[in-house]
Amino acid sequence: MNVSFTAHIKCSECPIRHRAVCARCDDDELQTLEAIKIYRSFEAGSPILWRGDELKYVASVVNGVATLGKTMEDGRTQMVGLLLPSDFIGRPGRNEIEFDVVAATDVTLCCFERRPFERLIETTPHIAQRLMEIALDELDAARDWMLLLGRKTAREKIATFIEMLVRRQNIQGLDGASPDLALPLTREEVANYLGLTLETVSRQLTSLKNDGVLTFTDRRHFEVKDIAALQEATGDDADGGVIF
Amino acid sequence: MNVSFTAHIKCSECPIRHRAVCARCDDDELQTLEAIKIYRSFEAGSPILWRGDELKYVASVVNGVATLGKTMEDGRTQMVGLLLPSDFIGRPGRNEIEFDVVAATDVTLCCFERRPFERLIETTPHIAQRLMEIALDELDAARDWMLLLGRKTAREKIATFIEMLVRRQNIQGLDGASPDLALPLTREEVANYLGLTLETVSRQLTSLKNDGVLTFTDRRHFEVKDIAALQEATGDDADGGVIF
DNA sequence: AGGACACTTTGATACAGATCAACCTCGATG
DNA sequence: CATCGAGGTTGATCTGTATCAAAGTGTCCT
Repeated sequence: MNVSFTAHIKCSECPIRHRAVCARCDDDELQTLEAIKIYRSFEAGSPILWRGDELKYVASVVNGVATLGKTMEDGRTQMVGLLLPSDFIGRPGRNEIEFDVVAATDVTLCCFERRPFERLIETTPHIAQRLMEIALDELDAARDWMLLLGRKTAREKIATFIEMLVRRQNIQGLDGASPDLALPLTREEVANYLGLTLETVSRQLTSLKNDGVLTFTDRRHFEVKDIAALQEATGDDADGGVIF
Repeated sequence: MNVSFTAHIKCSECPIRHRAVCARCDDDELQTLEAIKIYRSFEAGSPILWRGDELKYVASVVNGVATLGKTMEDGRTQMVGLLLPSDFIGRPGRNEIEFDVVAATDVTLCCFERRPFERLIETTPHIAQRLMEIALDELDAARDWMLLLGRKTAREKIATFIEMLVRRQNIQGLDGASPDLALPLTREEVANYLGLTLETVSRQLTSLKNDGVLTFTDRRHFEVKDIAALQEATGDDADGGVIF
């Protein structure tokens, strides 16, 4: 089965408590959220929402990785976002979703029915404020990605992508030296994210490997051997844009 | 002189009153805004904010067109947004701006000092709610643009851009048949927006002209002769994504 | 264990759009 | 009103990445 419901976890013990849409809520407000939330899990590869679907729920990613994409009539596709834990799915104030959301790995979501959630936005400023912050952060990220898509070379795209994975996975806990990182996407999905073909992705990864920047432990796991060289290859200036 | 201050206009008579960040505010709330706002004008071509500048003000575009762009070390640039009247500039909760903002035409802004504005966000839910809506709308637009940058051909990019101009300028007032539209950007700026070179932009515009889709009345003004063909050329499906 | 299938790599070739270069257009300026 | 310069067009050529094609790798299933 692709979708399943999952045991209720208390908000206060939730791993994304301090980064998700609920981050600013106090205990009372959490109680209210607690009452309308429900966990759902999706298997790797299964669709979560399809473009044009009615948007019954909005949700936070609790764990796993989902992709947000658009498809053209003739089948060309472009990924427009990578949803990692604490990222938000859905659009209060809109009935349909405009994107395809797919589970890239096994994913657990914390879902809220949209209507009650919209009412909460009206009555709970902490939620609107946090959602505003999240939206503004994603907007910045989307704009960085526009620079990547519009102007970067294939090698720069790959390097930027890897560098982003390093940064975001380091934040998720285990800091320090960054050995053995997970690549949560196939070559084809990476290509969709970067506006390339899967062959080009493969060639550029091989090239980074040959240049001693990366090593692969298996297809889905790699180590960065030379972070400075990786940074250099992104084309960004030293402390490139993203304030962390 | 490049920058000038402009006579105060009452919010209640402001042309963007119902679309800008103040859209949801009631009369009392407008009073508060009125007290901290100030109009500033910029000549076509002059910079409004430079990447890394301290973000003293946030602002709404009252009239004119500004561009939002990123520049790489080696000079490659990508425009990441086109700011038309009612669009919002700045990021509450951040000290520096990450982008270059430039006046493409003469521009008037309605500026609020950032600190007092941030306090207003805390105390005036209508502003946080509206800013959330604006951010989410821009996020959708940014994601549409990611599809364009990552996957569309040069012709599709140009057609999509023109179609967006038609749509947005029709909303700004004079509806009906859409004769004589303004092209607020140079070929080079269009190229920066679409991830192309100026030569390619020029060739594609010529090609659309030869195909009877457009005619130019002068370099900065054109008419769409065949909207259906334009739509077709965008590569989007009939009612492509953007609602209304 | 063997086969099938999904994913990946590698190679050969094609092409859209970049780059380099020359010329055109037109409004501003002395 | 001649000149100048920014912006625009058009042409020739080059190149990075797509496309087409084939073969390699690992994992799941029977």
